[in-house]
Amino acid sequence: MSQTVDRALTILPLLAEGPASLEQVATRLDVHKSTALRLLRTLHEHGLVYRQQDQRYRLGARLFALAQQAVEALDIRGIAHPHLAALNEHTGHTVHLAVYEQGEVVYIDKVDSRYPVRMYSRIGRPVAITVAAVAKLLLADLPEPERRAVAESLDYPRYTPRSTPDAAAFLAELARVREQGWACDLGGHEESINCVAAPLRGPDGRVCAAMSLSAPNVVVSAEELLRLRPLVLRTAEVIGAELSGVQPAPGLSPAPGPAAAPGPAPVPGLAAAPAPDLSPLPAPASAPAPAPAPATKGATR
Amino acid sequence: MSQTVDRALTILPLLAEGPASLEQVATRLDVHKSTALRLLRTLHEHGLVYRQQDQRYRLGARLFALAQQAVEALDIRGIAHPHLAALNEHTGHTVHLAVYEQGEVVYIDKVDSRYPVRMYSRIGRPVAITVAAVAKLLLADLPEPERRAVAESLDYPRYTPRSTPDAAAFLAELARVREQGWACDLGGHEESINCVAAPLRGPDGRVCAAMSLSAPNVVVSAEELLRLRPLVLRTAEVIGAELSGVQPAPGLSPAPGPAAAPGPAPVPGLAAAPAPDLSPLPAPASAPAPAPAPATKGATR
DNA sequence: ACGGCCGTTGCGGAGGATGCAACGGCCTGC
DNA sequence: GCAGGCCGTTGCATCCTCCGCAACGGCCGT
Repeated sequence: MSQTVDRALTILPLLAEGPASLEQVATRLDVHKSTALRLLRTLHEHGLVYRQQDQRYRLGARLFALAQQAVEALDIRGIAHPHLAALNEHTGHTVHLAVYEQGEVVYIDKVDSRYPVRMYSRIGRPVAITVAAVAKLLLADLPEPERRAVAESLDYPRYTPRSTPDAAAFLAELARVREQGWACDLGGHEESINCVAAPLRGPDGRVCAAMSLSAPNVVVSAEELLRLRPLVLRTAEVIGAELSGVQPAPGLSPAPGPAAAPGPAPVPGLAAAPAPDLSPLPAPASAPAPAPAPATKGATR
Repeated sequence: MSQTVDRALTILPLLAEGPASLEQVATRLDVHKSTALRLLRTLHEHGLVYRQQDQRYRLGARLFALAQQAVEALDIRGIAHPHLAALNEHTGHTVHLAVYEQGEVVYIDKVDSRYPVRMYSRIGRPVAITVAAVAKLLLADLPEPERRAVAESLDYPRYTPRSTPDAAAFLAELARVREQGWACDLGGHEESINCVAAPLRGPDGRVCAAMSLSAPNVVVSAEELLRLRPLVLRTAEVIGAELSGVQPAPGLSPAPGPAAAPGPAPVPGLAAAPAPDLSPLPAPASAPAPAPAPATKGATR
């Protein structure tokens, strides 16, 4: 749209490959040296570009600072919430959002089931870390030594007969979770409650949060709940993409409906989950919904 | 220099503070809405800016990708070498550069002493990880669980009576090193050889390499060598700044000699060490050096 | 010492960016 | 339910600013 800016920005990926001289830049941009110089100067003034003593240019510190500041300013909850609400809207079940912090897993958001079922979770409170599906996902993404250290330092309360018994079992479970890219808890915390969870990956590809869908046996069987897995995974993927700041459609998005995304959106940068089939599935309550993905509607802000 | 680009780039730090609408951007840039729109569009096309469904703008994924690619393309050795050579030039002693990789610490550069002294190190070869000063620095920066895992998996050969005896002692030493921001090895590997080391921090603030100055007792005493610590720390800082792409002096740097750095270069971006005095110090062996207290300590990330 | 290379500067011209005004969708409030 | 306002978007004419050229100057290699 703007030629000058366009050229200037083209320089960045070029320099990301490695240091380059003025002339190299000018050549690859196909502009005059003086033009390239002016652009580089401007980038330099903004600290996006650094000049080595051999006069060649590299990307500058400001770029890192910006990237860092951007992730810190990321409001996971704010971005995720509409999607969580939509998922709750479609399925009717309880939706949780949790993050890992300092050895604990904490709920940071929750959309209550539309069924009259109490669940012992509260925003801001620690999760039953040894059994909760979200906890498994968050811990599974930690570097191996830390994962083991945490696993070994935990208590393993037997909430139910199906609770994780000890560190060894937990680590084995984490390995499987890491492998398959999702997690579940079938009556491990409260006898009659099951849940499926999916990871939210941030701009750096690491798991920065996890979300889950929970329901008691009396409403849906474990099998039925697990059938919703594709939906949960898909929602997590969409949120992750939005967190990273990736456009749903490269060209332009005339459609205001954001999550009604085009079927095959591979999420370029990150390692995407195996993208399982997503059959519409009747949905426990309401909305035979041919629309597989949760369509956000009620605008935010 | 270039008004258009200048305006466009001004948008980035603005958005780093948090999402902003078109009008907000236009207002803060003091330009017409349409102008801001064009700029944002261009940034958007390059992926530096992302558009949320509420139409507000955020920094985009491409920014992270660029930063990441840039650090991967970083040639630590190439950048550090001139500084290492300068340090060697000033002191006459052997200078080493090492990195941590996959449980090992490896030398990636070396500038030999101008004295006829052999040292059992070679570029590309693993370092005596339990005693070498550079190894201590590199391991000290690992996350706690990994640090412990590595420490416990090591052998602790008794090269000399002063070698680190076991994991417990090593971890204690690492904690101290982490705290003080530098490390030394006094005859822990070879009876008569001492060395002082300082960490090189990359754009992300983590220790990405470590450098050391080594000399045998026959040339300088341990005490004399330690007196050179400020110089080593300073050099490491300068290299770190250059790795991050920060300008030494905003105006311009007339001095070609890199390590003969300008006195007050605060190193804006990163948490800088308290900047100990650096008397030019005459030559290889010492300087009466009023060299005061244990200068550095904080230097936390 | 000289030639070539590369970054830098000043200048005129033209292409492109700017701001204006008008359109259109969306939400609010009456 | 309708009108009003808000905000993003578009087309266009004007003027600014960015572009390419050519010449300068420092540096290095021969």
